[in-house]
Amino acid sequence: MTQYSPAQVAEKTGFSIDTLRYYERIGLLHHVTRTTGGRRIFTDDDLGWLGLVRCLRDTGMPIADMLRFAELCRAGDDTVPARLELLEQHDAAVQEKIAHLRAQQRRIRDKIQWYRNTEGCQVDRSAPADRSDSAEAVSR
Amino acid sequence: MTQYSPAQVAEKTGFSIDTLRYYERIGLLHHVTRTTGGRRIFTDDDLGWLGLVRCLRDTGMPIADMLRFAELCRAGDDTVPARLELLEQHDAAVQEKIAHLRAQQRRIRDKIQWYRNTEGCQVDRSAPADRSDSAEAVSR
DNA sequence: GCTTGACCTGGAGTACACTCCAGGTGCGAT
DNA sequence: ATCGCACCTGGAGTGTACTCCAGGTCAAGC
Repeated sequence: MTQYSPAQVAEKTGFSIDTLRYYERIGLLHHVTRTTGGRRIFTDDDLGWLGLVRCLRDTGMPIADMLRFAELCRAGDDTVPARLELLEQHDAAVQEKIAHLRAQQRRIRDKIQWYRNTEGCQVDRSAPADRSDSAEAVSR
Repeated sequence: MTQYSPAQVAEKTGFSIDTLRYYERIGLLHHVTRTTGGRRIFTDDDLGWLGLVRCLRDTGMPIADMLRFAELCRAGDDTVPARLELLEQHDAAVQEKIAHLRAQQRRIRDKIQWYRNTEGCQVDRSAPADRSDSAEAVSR
């Protein structure tokens, strides 16, 4: 079974060594084995778990929830339904987040388009009877 | 021109009154007019600007960048190209964020699927010659 | 044996974006 | 006139997730 030093794990997971230590301290990383001298040795299992942690973290799951998930995992097989529920809820949250992001992105693109138009006609002050269309407002 | 009290603006924008005051303090909200008694009066322009702020904030733009954008807006029409660039960069960042989110969501769904399978066959220990397929790892 | 660089610990510090508080004021309604 | 609520200010406090530090240890290479 392959073993990894903290530096290697940092490299592979993108978490800093300090973050790895922090995760261990708060219990997000459990019983990491050590050398006789006290140095951490990570296994492929740890890498796998950290992969999931990264995934959940990057999708906005708060650490408290990841901790809860970790505890469920440690608590044995009969927590599988609870774990599933947690993940499914999170999946739904991610789905919503993506939708919201896309909606807001549309607004940003509208704004960009609006700027492109302004730029093109260099604020045509001679336009007759300016109806002060739709909106500036948004750019003060 | 319609006017709004702090409470009304909070209601319409979803920002708390404290947040509105905070935004004014740091310069994200500029020269909000006041009554003779010192109370804030918001205009439709302010609402429009706050709409953009919400949009940028919700898509993850740090306050420092929004401040920069606000300053460009105040600096006059010749900053339009700079504003455009800022928005375009942000749009690209949002695009990337969405893509990343979708990729991670796929992994979460795989994990969910993996759990559903485990659940279904209740860890079939009698399976012949388990090749220890792909991965647990990820659930410790 | 000694150097050197990666690693260790406990605890303090940081960045970001608010959020809360105490003590005081403005103003519409009774 | 006075009540009461929304609002004001400056400043301190909060939550989240790290990140940094001092002072010490381990172990591979010369």
